[in-house]
Amino acid sequence: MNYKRSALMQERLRQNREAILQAAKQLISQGGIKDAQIQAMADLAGVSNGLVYRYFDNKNHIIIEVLSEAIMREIDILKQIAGQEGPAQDKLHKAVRVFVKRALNSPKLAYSLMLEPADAAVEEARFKSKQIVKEAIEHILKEGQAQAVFEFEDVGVTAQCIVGAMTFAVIEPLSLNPQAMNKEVFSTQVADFCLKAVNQGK
Amino acid sequence: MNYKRSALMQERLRQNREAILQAAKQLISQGGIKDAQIQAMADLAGVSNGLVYRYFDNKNHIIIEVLSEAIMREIDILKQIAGQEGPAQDKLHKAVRVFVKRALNSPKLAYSLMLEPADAAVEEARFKSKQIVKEAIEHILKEGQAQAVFEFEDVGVTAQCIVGAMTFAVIEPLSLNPQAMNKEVFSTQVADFCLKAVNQGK
Amino acid sequence: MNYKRSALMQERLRQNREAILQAAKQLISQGGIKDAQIQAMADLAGVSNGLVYRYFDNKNHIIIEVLSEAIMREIDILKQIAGQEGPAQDKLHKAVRVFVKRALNSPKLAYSLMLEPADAAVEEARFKSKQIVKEAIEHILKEGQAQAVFEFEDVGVTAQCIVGAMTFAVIEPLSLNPQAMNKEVFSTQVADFCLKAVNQGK
Amino acid sequence: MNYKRSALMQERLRQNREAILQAAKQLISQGGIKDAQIQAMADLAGVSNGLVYRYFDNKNHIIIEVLSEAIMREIDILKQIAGQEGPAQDKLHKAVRVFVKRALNSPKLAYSLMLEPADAAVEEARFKSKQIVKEAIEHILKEGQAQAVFEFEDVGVTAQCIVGAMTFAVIEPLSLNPQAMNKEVFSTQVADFCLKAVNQGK
DNA sequence: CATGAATGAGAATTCATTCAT
DNA sequence: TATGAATGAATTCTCATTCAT
Repeated sequence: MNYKRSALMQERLRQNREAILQAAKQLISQGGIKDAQIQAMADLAGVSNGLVYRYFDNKNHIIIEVLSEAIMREIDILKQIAGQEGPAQDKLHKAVRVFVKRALNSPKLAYSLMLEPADAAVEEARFKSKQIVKEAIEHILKEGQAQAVFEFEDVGVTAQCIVGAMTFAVIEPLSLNPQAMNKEVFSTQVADFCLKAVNQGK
Repeated sequence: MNYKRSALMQERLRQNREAILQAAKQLISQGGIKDAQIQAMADLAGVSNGLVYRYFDNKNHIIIEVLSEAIMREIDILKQIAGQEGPAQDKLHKAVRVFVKRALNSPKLAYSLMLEPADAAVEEARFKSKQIVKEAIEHILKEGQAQAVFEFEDVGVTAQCIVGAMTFAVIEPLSLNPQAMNKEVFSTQVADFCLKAVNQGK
Repeated sequence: MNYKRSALMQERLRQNREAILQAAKQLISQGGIKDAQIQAMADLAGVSNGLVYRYFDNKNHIIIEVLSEAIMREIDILKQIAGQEGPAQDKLHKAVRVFVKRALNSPKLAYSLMLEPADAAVEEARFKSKQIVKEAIEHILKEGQAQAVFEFEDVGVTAQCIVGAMTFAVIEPLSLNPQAMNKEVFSTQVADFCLKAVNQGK
Repeated sequence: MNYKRSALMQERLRQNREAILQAAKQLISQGGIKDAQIQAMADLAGVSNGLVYRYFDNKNHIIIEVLSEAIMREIDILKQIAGQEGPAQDKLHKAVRVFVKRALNSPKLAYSLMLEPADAAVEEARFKSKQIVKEAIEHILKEGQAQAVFEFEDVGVTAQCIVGAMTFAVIEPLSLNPQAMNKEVFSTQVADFCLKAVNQGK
């Protein structure tokens, strides 16, 4: 009997935790990290602010978990693309295209993910995530290099430039009217740019 | 006699104003806009907090002036490069290389310049600056296109990718040990990347 | 069980809110609106300054609530007197007398109520209250005019003079020793003055 | 030679002092005591803020002097009216009428003169002035009483009511559109009110 | 005497975090 | 576990007053 309540309890706990994270994610997506305040999260999650501290040590931990989770999904997708069969060119193009297109759907989150300043603890956690993104790109680049379809100097720098181009391409339109842009076309153009930058000149 | 005191005073005023701006710049360079607080500026400049308000209407004005001044110097350099004689390829390469190399000297400032969120007033001032950077790149791109040495789809998107690559290249190493990197080599590689991305395939 | 805690809590909340309002009222009564500062209110109410903002959006709202509540009680009394049976003369006399006598008990509050300058938001709220006081007097005046027991030129100007006399009569002794005055006699004399000023000369 | 410079100097001092007072008066007339700030006064007077402290110990002293001077002029006028030949009724009517009409020309100053809260020092000084106004009215009242044309209970209370009516009549329209009012008619009506309140019923 | 730069004590408001219930 | 009331440090900006020149 007790174990049953415990199981229910645990489920409830899990739900609360999840709700808080969802709330934080939504707030970040809408207004950036600065708008992800404890009270707002709690309200949105339908719990008290005090309860938040049962599930997380402090605000940073929430932010970190939200950002990590979000970036992990993108990393999974990138890795999946990188792991597919086919020529490296196609993979790189697709990787960039998909990343940009997806990011354009919640650019503020993308911004927070990649760039919004936060204190040291958040920064450190984020760094690792970004490294993994970069590594996924590096993986494709090396493959292309081995297949002699890519040509570049330093794989790290090149990957960084690509990540920069694809990130910045998403961030910048924040200031502009996002509706005015054809996401399909835009993301393809960014991918074209990146691909050309590493393609083997025949 | 009065003119003399006035001259000394004016010099002192100029120094105070400059000291406050320098303090703000230093704080931004170290910790970003969020660390540029009035009291901290005043302390660093060796003046009282109240005095800051004799020289600037409010905090935003200080931030804006620091960022504007910093970005203006970069813009001047970019424009000067864009206006030089010579092939567009050389210009683009040099523009990216110089921008990256310079930015690597105070990457946090570069970050604040290009990306750190701030309130509306600051954001607006910054937006214009970023547009000018982009336009300088666009100018070179169009020139190269006219000379049939560059090849790309959309000049706006392409410029944005280049700015993204060169900005991100600077930002990212923030987390790493900046000393560990050969700035000359690094900036050249970023420039190579960008150039290759737009070069006319023969 | 939960409802019990909730009930206790609600009572506590009500007490806090009330304590803050009381503190504000006391501070206004002693030193006017200018002395009703958040920290002072909080100290007097025995809470932290931050807590004040859980109960009120901002300082103005507190001031407005204190003044509104105070004036509303007076207005109610005036209206009740105005609505009673009997000759207009008696009503006017009683209205003035009661208002003055009551106000003499906390003249500084009366002053803040009627005259102390405050920012626009407070002023607006107060303006309406004062209008209502004037209207209550006007109502009695018109009634007396209809009954041909009052005689005056302009009902608005006359009401204003009466409100002026009864307000000023309260304000002015502020500087004097309030104990030295027989409130009963004083308020009656003020009422006599006002009544005589509008009575129909037979 | 020295005495000559001294004379010039003294004249200059006098002018500065006067200019500061004038500036303070203007600022009070426009925005009340709260807008009479040292820097604003100095600017308007064409002197430095530091110089203000050569002529006055502190801000209060300036305010006090401005208000005293302003009220003194009104007192002089009231006294002059009170000292004229003729029936007391005419004097009282004229006193009230003139006071109100004059005050309507700079109601904000009148308000500051009579009612705007200020700290203790200002308050005390103002109290005396107001007493004198009241005494001037009292003087007329007593005269009328002696001539058996006035009839009232307590001369002090009555004078206070009259001063209240005539002050409040000026203050209140502050909130309304002052242009919309015929000053001549209005001030006459207020005077009529006051006169009727003390006139001997035949 | 004159200047105006410099000081610094407030005052309102916000928000992460704690704690009594 | 859950609540949400309570705390208080931090931050921007103002303005009377002082002081070096």
